[in-house]
Amino acid sequence: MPELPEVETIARGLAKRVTGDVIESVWLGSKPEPLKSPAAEIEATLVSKKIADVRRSGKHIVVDLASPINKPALASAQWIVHLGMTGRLLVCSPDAELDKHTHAVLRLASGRELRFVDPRRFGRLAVIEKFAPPGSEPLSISLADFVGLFRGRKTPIKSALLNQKLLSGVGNIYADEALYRAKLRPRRRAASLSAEELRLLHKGLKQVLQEAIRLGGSSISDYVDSEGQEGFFQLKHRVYGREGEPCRKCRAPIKRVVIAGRSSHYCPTCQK
DNA sequence: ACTATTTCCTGGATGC
DNA sequence: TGCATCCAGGAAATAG
Repeated sequence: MPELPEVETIARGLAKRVTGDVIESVWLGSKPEPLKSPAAEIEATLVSKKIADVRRSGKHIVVDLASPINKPALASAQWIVHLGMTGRLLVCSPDAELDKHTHAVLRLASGRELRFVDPRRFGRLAVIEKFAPPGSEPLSISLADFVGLFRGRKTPIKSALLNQKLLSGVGNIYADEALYRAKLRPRRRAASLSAEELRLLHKGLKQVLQEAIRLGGSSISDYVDSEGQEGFFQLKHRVYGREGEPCRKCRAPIKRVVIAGRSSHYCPTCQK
């Protein structure tokens, strides 16, 4: 399940491999298509464009497109990919067997293909002039702005962390892991957190995201990066997916509760 | 304006 | 072995 660290890892890998390549042709799968923009618009926007850069914004992959010199563009264009739960962007040989759940294939001038595969089809593709994430970047938000996000919110802090309009990029794993580091229970009301608790959460969230990026993300079910490599951060999880297992600090069994339909894991003694 | 709940989707795990 | 059921969750849609 790609969240910020996994998307960051994928975007960095893709940037290394396809920057400078040119999209020669685009194939988009049959309906129901996982698209936010019409298929014809995606195809028209991508074809014959050069990949200027690949980067991450929230949980979105942003592919910056540049026009060929003989066809200067009127406006900038970006290809936006959201991987949903199970989406993958793979660079592969045209000879490689086509996965059953392939929804898009971009033929590159280098002879390789860029494929979008997504069994569960929660992923989305779009083209846009200039992408703007719905919320703030967790890695760069200031403490003051972070505090401001939660002011007056009665929702559980776990739900607030998952709200992409507040913070873009935090998903279920890193919300739980950040709350553990801040020693806060997931059901705490966002507005009830003290200045000191918010400071610890701001710090814990940045730390856990940065450490996860260093380890290439968390591979839980089927996440792999652009080269098919698994991440290693799942080995460092302190609460996520560890229901009943001992807390790494106090040995108390980790609890799991459901908040807003999402599994939430916490240590009943370390987190208040 | 918020908040909570439901829905989408399929592979893998579980149970009888 | 086979078949039904449940579960995972990001985000949009819907309801309150």
